[in-house]
Amino acid sequence: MAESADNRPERISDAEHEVMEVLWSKSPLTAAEVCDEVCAQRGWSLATVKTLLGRLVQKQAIAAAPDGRRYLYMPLIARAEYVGGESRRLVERLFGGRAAPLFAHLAEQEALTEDDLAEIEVLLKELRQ
Amino acid sequence: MAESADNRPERISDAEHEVMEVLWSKSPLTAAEVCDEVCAQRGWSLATVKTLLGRLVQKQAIAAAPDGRRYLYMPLIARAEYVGGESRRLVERLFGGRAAPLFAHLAEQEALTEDDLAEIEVLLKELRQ
DNA sequence: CGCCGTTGATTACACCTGTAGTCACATCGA
DNA sequence: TCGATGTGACTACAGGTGTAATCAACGGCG
Repeated sequence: MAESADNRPERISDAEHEVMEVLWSKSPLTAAEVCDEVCAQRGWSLATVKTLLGRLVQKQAIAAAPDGRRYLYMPLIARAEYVGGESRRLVERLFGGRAAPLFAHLAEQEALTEDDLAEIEVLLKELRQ
Repeated sequence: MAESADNRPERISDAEHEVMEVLWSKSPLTAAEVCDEVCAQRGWSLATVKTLLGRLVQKQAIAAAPDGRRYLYMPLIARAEYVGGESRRLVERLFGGRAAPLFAHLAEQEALTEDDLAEIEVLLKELRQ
């Protein structure tokens, strides 16, 4: 049937992403448990979290497993996948797909700590070895 | 004077960003000239470009200087500023503000070309010297 | 057995975005 | 002078997003 690969997962909004982070850090969780994690910080109500969970289910970013009369939610896409996609999108949009200029930019903005530099140096060595 | 610093420039959408790129690459331009640059590629009509220009003016991302009976548009925010903001936002959202993990990610995704690596190596040396 | 709270579903609603049509007006060319 | 044309302003409208209220049903406590 027509279910041909929907390879590219649907776009996840900012607020939805917040919910994803919770589920990535721990899952499965109920709506109430997710709310425990974010409602205070973001000043959201439980209703808001439910809406976001519903939308994420629609977008097939998370799964809702029935557990008694409620659902347990858990991520369907890996964090690495999402993060990779977002990073690539940014590099694409702003730096013509080249990562070096991004790096240069972060460097200029002093967004790179000593630790970052050290870590990157190590990574570089590994990659060039 | 209530005009207390609106430090953070208003959010620029994807379509709007496209227009910004044109103006960053050359300005000032009229609406029609901007359209010449993007309408074909994006399949936009002139009307669309005008709307986007209007919204960008509202957001104070560009200025509209009267020139006879039309306007000449030019960026008010520097590309570097925008790019820096977006980059920082991403690093913030996805990597807890640390740039190294982003770099690691790009590396893993093989989003880094040999050239990128070489360039970054040079940048690194400069920063550590 | 009946009520209350919990839970997902449905609905709401304002604002943003993408995309464009329409309109009134100023001009330039004939 | 008069009409074609270029121009910005205003309007439009569907779909996404942020934020939430309301509703109906189920299940446990008294």
